[in-house]
Amino acid sequence: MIKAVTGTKDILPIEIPRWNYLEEIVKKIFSQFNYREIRTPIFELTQLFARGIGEATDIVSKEMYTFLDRSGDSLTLRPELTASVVRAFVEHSLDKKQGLNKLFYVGPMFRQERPQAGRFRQFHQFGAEALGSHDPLLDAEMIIMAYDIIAKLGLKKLVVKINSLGVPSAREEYKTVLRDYLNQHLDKLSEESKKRLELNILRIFDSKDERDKSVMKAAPLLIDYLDSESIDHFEKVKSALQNASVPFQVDATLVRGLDYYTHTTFEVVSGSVGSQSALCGGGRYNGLVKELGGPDLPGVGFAAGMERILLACENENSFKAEEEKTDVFIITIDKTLQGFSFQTALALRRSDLIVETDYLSRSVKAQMREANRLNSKFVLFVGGDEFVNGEVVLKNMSNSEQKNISKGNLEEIVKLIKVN
RNA sequence: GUGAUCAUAGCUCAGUUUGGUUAGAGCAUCUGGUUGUGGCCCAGAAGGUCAUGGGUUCAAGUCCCAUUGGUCACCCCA
Repeated sequence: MIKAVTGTKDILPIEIPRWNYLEEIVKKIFSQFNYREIRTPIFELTQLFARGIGEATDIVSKEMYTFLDRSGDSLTLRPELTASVVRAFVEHSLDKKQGLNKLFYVGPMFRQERPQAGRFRQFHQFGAEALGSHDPLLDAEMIIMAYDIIAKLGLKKLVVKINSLGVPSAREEYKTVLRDYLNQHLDKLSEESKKRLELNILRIFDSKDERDKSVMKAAPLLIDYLDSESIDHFEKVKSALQNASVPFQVDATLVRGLDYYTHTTFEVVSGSVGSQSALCGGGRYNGLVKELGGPDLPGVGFAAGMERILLACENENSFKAEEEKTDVFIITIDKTLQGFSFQTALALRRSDLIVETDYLSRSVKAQMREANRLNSKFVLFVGGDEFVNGEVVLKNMSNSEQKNISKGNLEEIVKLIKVN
């Protein structure tokens, strides 16, 4: 048997209503904030992600699905969408058409990581990017949208964490201070963190190792090294969140891995999904557009993991997505009338109803069971004495009332079904 | 990439410790409970090379080894 590739999953019909419900909420809230959907290709030139995300990041250095196409170009399945959206923004000169571009997306991403709870190799994200403004209110808007979507799904065990990484020059200065501090405590650090010291020093704050944690408790914090402009920006974000009634915690250790972040970073973390607890993450990236060959314009955005969100919803039993009910199931009593049933089903469907009929030549009892299984609101009996007399029988499945209708009178059938 | 753990019917799981007749249950499926009517109930049926390959043994679902796959965690990230 050929199985789905490691880390990929089939979303079966039974799960589709939950996905549709989530996507409806996502699209509704984004459009209320006037974000417009953008759809970019599933694959891009590899160098887009290498430059946009950062060569040294784990995503680029070991997690991308990269391949050569037949003409020898190196292509990569998108591991995230910020770089693609910025590429499209630059390529189509969207900044020339309006001052601020507010964009959102929904779709699959690909990273070759070891699967675990809430982590897959093909996974789905929704996210938003606002390109062209420095306004800290937009940083706040991102956090508010993410929070509103997740809260609308009924999730409770949430923590919104925010931090500021400031501008690159202040950050570099701080890194030197931090490196000095850590070098003094080198013997107390885990082996992992000694490597991080060279590769990505800020991430030592994220370590789950107890030794690292105790060292980091007394470490100097980036927030104390921010320039006054960055502090001002951060304060405005915080007060906007307060006014929006979004509960948040300032977490000075929230550093995030991707190269492009400046100023605000944030995460929404769930307490009900296991170890991979970040439902969404994002922040401001003021250098990225220029880095990708565009004008020197700022941006801010976030991305959320849909499998993780749905996992949290399932664990907290936070919402029920109902399958759409069948309006009428046409039951064929005499097998010779299957053609009539098929035609009637078609006519009713073209009158805007959800209709099913029998294709297995089953007994009336079996067809009734099937209608019941489909939650059909009505059944329509075709056959027997009534049919000989030119009638079909419409039965309401919730109160068992039956009514004979002239078999040619589709309008009457449609009318009776639609009032329910 | 590293580690732990698991693999028996479509699904959830007994049975493995102490190897021993035809491998079980619940749910789901199908058929029937009078000739044309669902949900509940009852009866019956179908469904498994016990992940795969090797080994030990008179005998392996059960013990040993390998492989494959799943799950969880680390790393990292949504």
